Amino acid sequence: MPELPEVETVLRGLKRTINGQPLCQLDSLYNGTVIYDPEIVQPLFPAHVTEFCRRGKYIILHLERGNALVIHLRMTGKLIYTENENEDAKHIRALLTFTGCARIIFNDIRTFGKIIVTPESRIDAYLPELGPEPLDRSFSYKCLQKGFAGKKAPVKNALLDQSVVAGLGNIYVCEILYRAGISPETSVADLSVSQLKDIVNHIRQVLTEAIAMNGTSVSDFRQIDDKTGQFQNFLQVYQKEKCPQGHEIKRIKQAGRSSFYCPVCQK
DNA sequence: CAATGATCCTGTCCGC
DNA sequence: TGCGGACAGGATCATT
Repeated sequence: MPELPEVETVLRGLKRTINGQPLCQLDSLYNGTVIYDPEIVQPLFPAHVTEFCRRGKYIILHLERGNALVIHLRMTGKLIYTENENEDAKHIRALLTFTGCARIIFNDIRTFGKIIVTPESRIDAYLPELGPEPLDRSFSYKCLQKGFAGKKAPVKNALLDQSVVAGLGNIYVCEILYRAGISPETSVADLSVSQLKDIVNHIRQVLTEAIAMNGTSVSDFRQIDDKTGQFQNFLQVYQKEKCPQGHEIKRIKQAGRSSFYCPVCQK
């Protein structure tokens, strides 16, 4: 499930792979995957990618003449570079063709992923309310204080809320809370300032380490070259039986999602 | 307004 | 062997 580190990995792969070639075609192979804003600047193609950006879990590719692609992989979306057709043709939802025949396949088993073509001026209309970028220098415990204000939800659920902080998903929140020694069931109303600071530090650490490892592949995630990431080898609680201290990991449901935590290490 | 639940969708896994 | 059901979960929408 692509979260911030996986999206960042894909973005870097795209930049490296596209390497200055203009986008000359975008094909939709599944109804609803590609969405066109009515006010696109014409002509759309061919267009160089002028900027490669990420906001939370969204990839934003700025195109010449003021258009942009807003891409969300959701759960099973993959962007894979290929020079030949074949591979897993069953789940190809869209094709991005660059000159020189380089193709990026948008493969998405569960079809929740989207590619939105829009004028840059209207990008915000396609993004939900997103909190701060956790890897920005300005991200601090004060951001969490602000995001948690007036809430009583369990810290696990609150950190999954993209309007509080952008880019975290189920796997990394479990890992962050383990490292911070905080139970996922703790109400955000009960967190001390020092706990908020711990959470912030561990968010930074975990995301930075995961990006360095090219993301986590627990099921579908792949890099642009179809290779897995490596951070799954460093998970401490997610889908684990025992924590690094040897204690039994507990699995509970919170807001419909599995939380993995160590009842001994996390209070 | 906060919080929860259903929804979208398909592949995988488990029990019978 | 196959079938039904639970599960995976990011984001949105509807409901409490």
